[in-house]
Amino acid sequence: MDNQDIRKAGLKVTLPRIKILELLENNTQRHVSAEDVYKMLLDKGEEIGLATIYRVLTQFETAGLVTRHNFEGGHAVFELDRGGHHDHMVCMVCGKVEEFIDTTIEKRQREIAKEHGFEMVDHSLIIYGHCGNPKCKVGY
Amino acid sequence: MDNQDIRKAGLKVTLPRIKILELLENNTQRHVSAEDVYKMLLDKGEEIGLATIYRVLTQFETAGLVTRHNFEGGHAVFELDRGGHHDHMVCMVCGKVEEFIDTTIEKRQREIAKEHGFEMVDHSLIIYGHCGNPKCKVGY
DNA sequence: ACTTGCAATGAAAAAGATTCTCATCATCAT
DNA sequence: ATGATGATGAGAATCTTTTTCATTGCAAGT
Repeated sequence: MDNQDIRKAGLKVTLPRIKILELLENNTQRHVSAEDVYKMLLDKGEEIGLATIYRVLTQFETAGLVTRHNFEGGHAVFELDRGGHHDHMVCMVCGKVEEFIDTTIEKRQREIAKEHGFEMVDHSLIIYGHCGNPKCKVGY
Repeated sequence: MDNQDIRKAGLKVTLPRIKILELLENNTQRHVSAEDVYKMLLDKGEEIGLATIYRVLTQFETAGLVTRHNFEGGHAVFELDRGGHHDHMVCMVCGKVEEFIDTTIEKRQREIAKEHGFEMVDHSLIIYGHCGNPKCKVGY
């Protein structure tokens, strides 16, 4: 039950929060900006303010329901936390995002942090490149 | 000669560009925002516009003289490209930035990209955590 | 079901970062 | 030296995100 997730986060179960969580769960593209969420909900006929989207997404992030990514482009994107951590691969042409996880890299990161006297809390690995689509290859 | 770097980038050698490059070379903190550069140059008595800072930093980035990072915090930071690529480790409390490079991770990244049909062009790896300073440990 | 406190909301304003416009000025090849 | 072209500064504009504040709605207790 999603509503329980909201309640567990110490937040009241309100319509905007339910709608935002539903959208994050059902939307085809997993990485969306606040603006994206706003427009999609408006398109669905919901009445909601952009400020609420930002507030709720930040609360969801604090609660660990959602992760915020600072990809290139001047705006943050949000993604529903489906249990497992993973890293990202972004196509610089079409913007396609692939997710991956690699134990070798994960392990090395912890080691490197320790070597530098750091205690790793989180990390962000983003590979930028050209995806398999021929239109995204160099030369076009 | 720095000015040659500017010229090689196809840019005219102007006072603002020289001053910005000098600052990036001599400043103690290697990661600075456009606003940082602006204030530092003003403090040094230089007359320069913020718009110019943004323009020049973007040009330097395009020319490969400078790298732009999208760390957390809503604004980009820039760093002089001193030849070698490297990744970052950021203290979530004091903001300290350490640099590192690890061949194991570098190699794996290329492999992973290929496995997903991507051709890697660039990447960004940022480890967030608590640095060695006792004040930055959990519990404070 | 009814009240009521406190959190949540929407709209608009504000703040912060970055880009754009445009008139003026400086660089550099000739 | 000089002229074409690119570069600059100031401010306006744009874009993203946060804040303010009056109003509304949830939820705990009756």
